Amino acid sequence: MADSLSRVFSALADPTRRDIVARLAVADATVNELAAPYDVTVQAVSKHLKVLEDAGLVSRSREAQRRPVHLEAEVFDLMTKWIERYRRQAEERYRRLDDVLREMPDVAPPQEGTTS
Amino acid sequence: MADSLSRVFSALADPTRRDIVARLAVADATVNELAAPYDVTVQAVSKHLKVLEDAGLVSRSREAQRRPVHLEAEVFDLMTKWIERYRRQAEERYRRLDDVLREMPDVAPPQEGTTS
DNA sequence: CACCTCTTCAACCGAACGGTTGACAACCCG
DNA sequence: CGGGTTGTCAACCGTTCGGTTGAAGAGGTG
Repeated sequence: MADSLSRVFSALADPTRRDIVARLAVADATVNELAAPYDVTVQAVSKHLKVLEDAGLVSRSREAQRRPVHLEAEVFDLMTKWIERYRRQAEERYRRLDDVLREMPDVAPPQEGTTS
Repeated sequence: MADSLSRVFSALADPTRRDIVARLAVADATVNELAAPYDVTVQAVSKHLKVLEDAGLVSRSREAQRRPVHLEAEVFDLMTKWIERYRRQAEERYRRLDDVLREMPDVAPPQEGTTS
């Protein structure tokens, strides 16, 4: 799965990973701190963080033997832009529905004919 | 995977499904029309549509033996709200970084006992 | 140095995913 | 009616995913 948009959406498709993102939005944290609330192993959380990192959602620095995890918010824009684009397009189309219906030739004109 | 946010993100994690959404933003289409550009079987596209439908992203009506697929844009709000919430939170934190650094007493004095 | 903490790597397992083929239901049309 | 179109269901297959256990690297501290 090469493209970054797929990686970001896929990364956020998991509830645990979304929760990690939510907590990182408040403050940076280490792997152990992040793993504490969940009843899965630290290794599992480490894997989740790798997924988030590959998606560009988090970055890890080095601090002695600790690896503080930091949320990178820029990637969100990628998603937002994609979403907004098609939502706007769909809503636009919705808004013009009346006009389209009026112009449709194979439907009986609701009011006066206005045959083009 | 019960929650709807997971379903929506997961649905959009696939490039083919995102492309389907993009095309449905322009106009409704039938399964066969949607399947045409891809070199996968119609069944595979039908499965994709089921995923999109379960996520609430599309709806299908009945029209003789055809099943026109329609994009439902409202669900996008769910994602947008989630994303915006944490992006804003993260940016807020970023903006206050200077203050935080200024308030930090240089380096914490080496106290006994591991913190946490 | 030995030891302990934090983290990742490697191998494995069951479930889910994306795809296929084949069959079938539903609906039009000649 | 029979045949063609449209779409879904069912079973199967290889891969990926989220999880585990076990071992090991990296770095502090006695």
